[in-house]
Amino acid sequence: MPLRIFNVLGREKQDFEPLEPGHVTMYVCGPTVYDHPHIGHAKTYVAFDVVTRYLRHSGYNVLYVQNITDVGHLLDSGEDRVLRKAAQTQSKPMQIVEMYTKSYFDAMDALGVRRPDISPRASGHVPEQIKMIEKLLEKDVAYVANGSVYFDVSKDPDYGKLSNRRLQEQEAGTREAVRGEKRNPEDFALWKKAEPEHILRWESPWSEGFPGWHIECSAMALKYLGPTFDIHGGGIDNIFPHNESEIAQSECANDAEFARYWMLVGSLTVDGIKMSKSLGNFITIADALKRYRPEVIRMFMLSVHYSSPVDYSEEALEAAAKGWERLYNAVRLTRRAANDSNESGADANGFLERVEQARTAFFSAMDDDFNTPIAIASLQELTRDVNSLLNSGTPVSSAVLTAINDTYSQLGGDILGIVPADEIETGGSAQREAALVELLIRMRAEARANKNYAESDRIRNELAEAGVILEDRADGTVWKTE
RNA sequence: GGCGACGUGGCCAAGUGGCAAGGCAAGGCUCUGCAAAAGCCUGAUCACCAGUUCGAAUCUGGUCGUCGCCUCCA
Repeated sequence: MPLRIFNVLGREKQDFEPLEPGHVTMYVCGPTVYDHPHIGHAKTYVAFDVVTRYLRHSGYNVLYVQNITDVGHLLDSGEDRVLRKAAQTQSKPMQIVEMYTKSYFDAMDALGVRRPDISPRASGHVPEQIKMIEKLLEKDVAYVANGSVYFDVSKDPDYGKLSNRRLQEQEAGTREAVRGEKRNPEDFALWKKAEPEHILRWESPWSEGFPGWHIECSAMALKYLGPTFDIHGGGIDNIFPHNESEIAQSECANDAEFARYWMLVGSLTVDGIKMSKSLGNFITIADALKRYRPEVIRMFMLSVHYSSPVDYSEEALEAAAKGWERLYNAVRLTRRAANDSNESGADANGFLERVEQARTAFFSAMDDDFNTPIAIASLQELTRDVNSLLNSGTPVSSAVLTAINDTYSQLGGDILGIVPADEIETGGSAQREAALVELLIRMRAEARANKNYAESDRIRNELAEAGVILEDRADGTVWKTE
């Protein structure tokens, strides 16, 4: 079954056929680095992390570009976001950029989001942007006004095709100061002449100034992926005007189709309302990671289809954590059994077929527009049967245990990033800890054998207070840390 | 006002014509010295109304409600 993707451009699910067989070129709008990344960023970039992981797992050679916006992204007051932060903190704009770029990558690394292949910065690609603006002027779809350059949307009959907006229907929501310069209220800036106090500025044929927000993505996508590429991703909130304008600029400048498949991620709300600083419900990724494991945060975000909105709340995260623990408990039991098992021989339980069934369900879910909720459900159903198998007391061959573990590690780990790698802790302190816990377990076993339950319960309780959980199983006592 | 999404068991959430996945929570049970973990069982006719159809949560029209975007936002 081929991979199918819901293409926002045209609003239909389509078979995915990359331009070049076996290769996928993908561009995702990255963050503007003027503050710490929040859990809304996490939802978008976890989604595309899974997309790239799955594409690669499916055999595609993926080139993934995600920009860093460090210039030109203005507030509605007309101030540059980065410059305002710099002024507030009395630092250089590029200090701000460095600091929050690092914060962004730190957060993504912590969430297990793999780095894009190329992370170009807007400020490092001003010449490319100027060149593209010149092309648009040559083609007469842009015009110069008072040192600034605007895209003339009335020259582009396709303008609105992604977001389904008709120009006549748009209200003029433009800032007063620039309204007079524009031919149409909907025209957007390609280049802005810098006010004297604006210190992020570059020479251009039109004025000393800075590029508009939309042109960076067009210019960098062209530079690294060519005029036409396969997948363009981002958050749904940027569909207009940002994504729409990217299409207009690129297709007019390059005389070629821009992105062939548009994948836009649903927004995240907190307790039912949109996150914002003023409402005090702004949750950074670092905040969330203080409370929940990265795998839990990922599982929470992947338990809803990427295109749907999701609401972040304490209860929802707790529920995700519980669900994740059940899954991971089974993974741990499997790995422990696999390490201990010396059962060779055939698949006496007929379980290999069950594992294969889960894999098939998982892959067909992922092939259907990356349906992670169903993919996760396939792992949870497998988990129920794995638990039954491991608790049944019947011997399980190491071939079966290996197949189960491989499935968890590959589907849950490599693709979804919700199952930690099977790492044997080799650090000295970890080994000492293990030895001490094992000693206490043996002491407790003795007490239990002597029916000294007061003593055995005391050991268990005190270990629990220290964060070590004991569970008695038919074949012995196992332990885990909280 | 325009564009778009959505309304499925207590909560979250899959499901675009043919007996309503999965998770969390709840109750009962099994296993266990107890606990934990785990498993089993119990529960929805899919906002409402009217159509199309042999048959609809799924298609059409309408009503009510929620949300996003239209101005900065992943």
